[in-house]
Amino acid sequence: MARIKTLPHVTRRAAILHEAAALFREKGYAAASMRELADRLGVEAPSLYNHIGSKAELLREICFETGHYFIQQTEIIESSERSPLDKIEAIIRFHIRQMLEAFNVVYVANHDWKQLPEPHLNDFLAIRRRYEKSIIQLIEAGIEAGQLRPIHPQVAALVLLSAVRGLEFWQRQKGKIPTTQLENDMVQHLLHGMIQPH
Amino acid sequence: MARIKTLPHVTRRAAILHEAAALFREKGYAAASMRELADRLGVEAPSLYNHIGSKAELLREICFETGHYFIQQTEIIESSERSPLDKIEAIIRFHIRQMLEAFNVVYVANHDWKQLPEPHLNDFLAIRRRYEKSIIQLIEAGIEAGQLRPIHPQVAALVLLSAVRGLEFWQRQKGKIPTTQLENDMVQHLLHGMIQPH
DNA sequence: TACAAAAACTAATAAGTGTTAGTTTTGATC
DNA sequence: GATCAAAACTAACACTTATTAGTTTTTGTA
Repeated sequence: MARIKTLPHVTRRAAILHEAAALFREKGYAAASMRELADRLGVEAPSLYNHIGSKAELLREICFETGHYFIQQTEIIESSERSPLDKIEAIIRFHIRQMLEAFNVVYVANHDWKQLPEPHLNDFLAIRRRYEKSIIQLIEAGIEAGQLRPIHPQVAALVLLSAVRGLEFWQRQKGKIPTTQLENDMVQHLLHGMIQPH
Repeated sequence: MARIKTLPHVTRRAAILHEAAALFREKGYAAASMRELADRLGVEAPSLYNHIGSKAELLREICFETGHYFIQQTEIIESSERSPLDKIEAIIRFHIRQMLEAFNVVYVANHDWKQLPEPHLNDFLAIRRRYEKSIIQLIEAGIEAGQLRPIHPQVAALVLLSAVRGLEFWQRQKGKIPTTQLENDMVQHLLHGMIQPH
């Protein structure tokens, strides 16, 4: 009858959420069972329900906490006094760091949002559309300011967001390249391309 | 007792695989049930087993058929007589077209390979690693030939592959932009970046 | 029209799912 | 050491899952 271990000032609920993010990331939300989650916390499955409402609640919390944080941080960047290009670069860098530092939750939010029950699914999609729209507007501003080539903003936004999201495959080689270099290389590629100018 | 409808010269097995790819793409492999798959084919679940071996077999076939096709096509491009840069561009274009034309299967292979039972999981990962490696080598060749800036090949490969994979989010706006323009814009961005030269 | 193969059906199984109810143990505070 | 809430436990439920067995229907061919 061991208790769920937590550090001081960390609620058991938070510990469950933390482990859930790791498990969902490894197996996928639908394929992960509450029994396995409990097992990894050294506890029986029903014990979890002293701290959480349901399995779906875990997913919901992971998705929305992540989504809101992304919205919040990009709004800070957007409202700063910098050129559109500088803002885009800042967002890319923020995105990359999140992908490396908050890997599990970002991965789950990106992968398993489809399993959200309504009306949360719709809410989540609204957040994501809003996020994408703000990036698109930033690109449009950059084009108008003459900083960016007149590319299709939606396509460019897709390339940016997808490329950084692809860092979910980076985990295995994490450490092979220093984080700052990885960040610089990606920014360089996404902004200047890979072709040698002449 | 309606039969599974197929076009002439299309086996029922192929029809099941086709619908399975669509269902798995919509719901995710783990969250999709054989009963629902059967339902969409106008049939009871056990009837499927006259044509297939198991649910896992469906996933396996989707993943490996897709994987092998990608390997095969890139090998054709690689062994052609063109510059490294031209080959990279050709691979990007192939990738984009596949993403749009074989959406369901590519999506499922990208998303649900984790659910493959061993030893197939390992086999699939081997295929993917081999694929990535060939792209990395192409980038290295492009750098050596002076066509590409001396960027980190692994990072560049990640950007390329992730960006095109991101087209899975393009489906909703499919049709808004002609396919060829989408292709050109993405290639332009990935090769030349988005910054206005001066 | 009869026959045989193909492909559907119904019924059932064993295993696994999230979750609830009720009970016991733990651990901090007096 | 007694008390009481927090948090664990066991047992069980109601469902859903993929799949098998055995049977009936359908379909194409002779």
